[in-house]
Amino acid sequence: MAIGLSQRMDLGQLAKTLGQRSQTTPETVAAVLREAIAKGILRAGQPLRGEEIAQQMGVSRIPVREALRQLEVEGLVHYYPNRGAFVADLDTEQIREIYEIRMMLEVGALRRAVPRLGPAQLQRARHLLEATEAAEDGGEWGRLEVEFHEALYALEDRPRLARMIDNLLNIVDRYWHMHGLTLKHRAVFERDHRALWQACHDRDVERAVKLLEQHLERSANLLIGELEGRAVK
Amino acid sequence: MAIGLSQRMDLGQLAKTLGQRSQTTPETVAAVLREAIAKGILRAGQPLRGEEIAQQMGVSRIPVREALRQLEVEGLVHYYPNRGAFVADLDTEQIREIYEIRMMLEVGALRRAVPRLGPAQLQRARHLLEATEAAEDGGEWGRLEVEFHEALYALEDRPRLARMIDNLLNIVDRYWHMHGLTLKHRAVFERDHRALWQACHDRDVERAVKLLEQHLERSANLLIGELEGRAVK
DNA sequence: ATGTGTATAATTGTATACAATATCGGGGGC
DNA sequence: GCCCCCGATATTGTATACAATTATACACAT
Repeated sequence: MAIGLSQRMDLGQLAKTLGQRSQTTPETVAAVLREAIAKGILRAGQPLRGEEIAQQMGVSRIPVREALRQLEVEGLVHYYPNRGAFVADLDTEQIREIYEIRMMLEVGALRRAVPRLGPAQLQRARHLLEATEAAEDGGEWGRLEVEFHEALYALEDRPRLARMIDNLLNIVDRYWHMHGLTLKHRAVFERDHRALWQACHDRDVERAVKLLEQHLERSANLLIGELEGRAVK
Repeated sequence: MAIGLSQRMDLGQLAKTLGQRSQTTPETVAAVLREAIAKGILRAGQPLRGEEIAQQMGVSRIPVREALRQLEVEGLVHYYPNRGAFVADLDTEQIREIYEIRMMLEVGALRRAVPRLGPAQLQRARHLLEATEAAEDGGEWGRLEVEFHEALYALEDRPRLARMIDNLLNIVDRYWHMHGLTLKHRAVFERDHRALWQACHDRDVERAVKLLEQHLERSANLLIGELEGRAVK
C-alpha cells in the first residue's frame, strides 16, 4: 500500500483555494505542491507519487509530471530517474549556500532600491512591519515578513530578480515552519526589521545594507543552529 | 504547413552528440534545445512546436512538453497557455536586469573565491585565458570565456550558485552569438580578463571585484548598444 | 476595401494504455 | 545466521488517442 502522502493532507481543498488564478493545470498542481512543501505538510525526503497526487487533484499523471519537473528546476523537489520525485531534503551546507545567495541578491536589490523608495512604499513597508508584529501564528508571520522585505526591495521593475528571491525563500521556508522557529525568534527579527526600516527611511544605503547582511547572517546561523542542535536528520 | 523550425537545423544530430551523458529523455531534449537556443539556431520569438521537435528527436510529445516546461522555468522559453512555447525574446531592459543579477552573483562568488584560490586553480584559469585568446570562432571563444570566469569563481562546493550563474549566461549567450559580437569585441574583453586574472593572482579581492564589475558593466553596455543600434527585432 | 462571422485546419492539453524499471519479499545456497 | 538471486508488485516513462482551444481562410455584409 502506498504511504507517500499522509491522510491529513487534502490537496483537493488547497487546489480550490489557490487554483483559480493560475490558469493551466500543471501550474495549479505546482502551486499546490509548492504551498504544501513550504508549509511543511509534505515533509523533506518524502516521496511524491504521481498517481496519488493525480487522484487527489482529480487529474491524470501527465500534468502532475510537468508540475514536478518544474518544482525540480526550482529546487523544491529532487528527481531520481525511474524512481520518482522526492521533497528536497537539504543539509545544512545547502542551507548555508542558499543564505549566501540570498544575501547577494537581496543586498543587491536593497542597494538599488533604497535611493528610489518613495513615501508610499516606505509607508507600505511600515504597515507590513506592524502587521508582522501583530501576527498570531507562524504562517501569517512568515508571509508578512516576506512581504515586508520585498516591499523594501522595490522589485516591481525587476521581475526576474523578484522570482529568484521568492524561489529561494520558498525553499528554506519549511525549515522555519518545522518547529515553530519563526515565532520562537520573532523578537530578534522584529528588532532587525525596525532598524532596517529606519535606515531605509533615512536613505542610508550603507547602513541598511549592513543591517540586512547582519539580519540574514543571524537568520542563517539561528536556523542552522536549531537544525544541528536538534540533529534533524 | 508548419514552418516552425528551419530546415537547416538538425536536432537529431545535436541529440546524438549531446544526448549520451544526460540520462532521461526530457533532460536530453532540454539539453538539445538549450544548445540550439544558445547558439542562435532557434531564433528569438520562434515558436517551438511540440510535434515537430518530437519527430526530429524521435520521441513523443510528452517528454518534449516536460523539456519545454523546464526551459520555461529557466527563462529560455516563454509559454502561452494553449498557444505553446516560443523562444524567449528579451528586450534590452530584461537584458539589463540579467546583467545586474549576474553582477550580484558573480561578484559574490568571486569575493568568496579569491582568498581560497589555490595555485592549481589559478594555473587552470591562466590556461583557459590563453586558450580563449587563441580561439578561432565565436562559439569556442564564448565557451572558453565562460570556463575561465567559472574557474575563478571556484564553485565546486556551491552547486546551486554555479547553476544559477550558468543559467543566466545561457540566456544572454545567443545575443552575443547573433552578429558575431564576441569576436568583434574580443580585444577589450581579453584585456579585462588579463587584469582580472592578475588581481586574483595577487589575492587583491577588492581590485578583482572592481575589475569584474567594470567588465560586466562594459559587457552589458556593449551588448545593449549593439542591439539598440541595429534595431534588432 | 474593411470588418465580421463561420467552417476548417492546426496545435495544444490530457486521459488512457502499455512498456520499462525499480522495489520488495521469500526461497535457496553457503 | 547472512547473502544473493529471482519472481511478484508497484511505480515510473512514454506512445497513442482524443478533447479542447486557437489560428487560418474564405464568404459575406457593410
